[in-house]
Amino acid sequence: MKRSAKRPYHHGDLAAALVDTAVELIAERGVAGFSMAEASRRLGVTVAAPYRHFADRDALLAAVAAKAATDLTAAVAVEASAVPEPTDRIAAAARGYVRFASANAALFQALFAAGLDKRARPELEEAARPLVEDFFHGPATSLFDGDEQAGEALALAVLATAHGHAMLLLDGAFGPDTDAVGQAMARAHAAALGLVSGREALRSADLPTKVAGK
Amino acid sequence: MKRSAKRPYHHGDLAAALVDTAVELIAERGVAGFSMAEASRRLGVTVAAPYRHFADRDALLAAVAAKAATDLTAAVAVEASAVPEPTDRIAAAARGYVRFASANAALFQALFAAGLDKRARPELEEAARPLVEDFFHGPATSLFDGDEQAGEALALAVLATAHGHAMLLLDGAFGPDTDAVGQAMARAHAAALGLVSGREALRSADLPTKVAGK
DNA sequence: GTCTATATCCCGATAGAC
DNA sequence: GTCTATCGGGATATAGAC
Repeated sequence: MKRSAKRPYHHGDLAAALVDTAVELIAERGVAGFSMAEASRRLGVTVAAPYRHFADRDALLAAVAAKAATDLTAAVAVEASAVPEPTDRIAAAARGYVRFASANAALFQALFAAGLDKRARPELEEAARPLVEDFFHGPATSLFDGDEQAGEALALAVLATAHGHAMLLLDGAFGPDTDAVGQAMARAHAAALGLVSGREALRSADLPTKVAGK
Repeated sequence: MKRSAKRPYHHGDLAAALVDTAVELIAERGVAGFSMAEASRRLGVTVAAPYRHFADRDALLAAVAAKAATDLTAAVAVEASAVPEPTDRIAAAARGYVRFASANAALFQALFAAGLDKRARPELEEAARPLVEDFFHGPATSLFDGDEQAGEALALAVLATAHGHAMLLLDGAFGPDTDAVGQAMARAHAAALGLVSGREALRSADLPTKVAGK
């Protein structure tokens, strides 16, 4: 796995190369095991070079998280965009969400387990908006005949369910079986269908209203 | 849970004190910001002392995670054990799960965001077994008239849903509103009710059989 | 069981040359 | 935009005294 043999980056796109290498490192050692120094070493540049492109370690991690958000959106789109029927669409999105988390664990962890302050990085939420709108909120709202608030409740419920399955899968809660991934995807899919089927419980739920004080 | 005395630890229970201090540190700086050195400093012992009680940093973190598992179980019990009706019981458990995650974020993160290898620490799963059995698997199975496999599917779906809501809440996905906690709890509760209501979608789903709880 | 002392290592980040 | 050189800091973990 030597990369030092050739030097494709010295006069190339170091910023992008750093993001790629960060993903590699996170995959190998986890988010905590990632460091600017090690990434520099792998790319054959000195430890000072990355700071021309990223203000600090967190900035590079945020760039990785941003890539994760767009890649996740694209992956779910591949799985669900061809499915027009709302119930199947949102269920396919849930399954695709879990699939991406497993197939791109490093990216997923950069987005959700890097300890990044999302409130300070609204661009991440922005990057994930099409995902939420097109594959969760949209179908959910049409399942409620256009009721926006009920649709949002269902969308968030399915999203949280997919997220929970993804996190538990990465945590090993589905066991060491080789098909733990397939199992988690099937369970997330079925749970989404169940939520759709029982969606009336979400419509009437008295949730704290969206905005009270501003 | 007292730390009143000035120096209760020098000849007291350093192991337990280290766990408490680790929780404090994680609450203040996150899991990544926790170190044996800083914990030692706070307790007024030298950096060598903790190694008489924990083999390494990960061992101390695992002890914190174990406490988290038992505390989580106890907290859910407080919220759901008095509720006999299966549907309300499992929904109360989901809500209690989210409440605990918010009220004890440091413990929850030690359990789920510390990067501990769960497969290498089966005692954590063991500690959470009563939680899964009594408040998820039990009621879910009775909702399926004793069908164990269908019950497990519903239990895992509700558990994953609660987990997803908890993780998203800690990630700030429910916004900076002061009642984000109450909202997340209400949503998890409603989603659990929805899953119960639409549980037929889970019974028929062809899922691989074996599963590890939690 | 705790302390003193220390070995060893790695990291983030910067200044200034080229 | 990258390199050289480096500062300053903090971490894990161990050896041996008490």
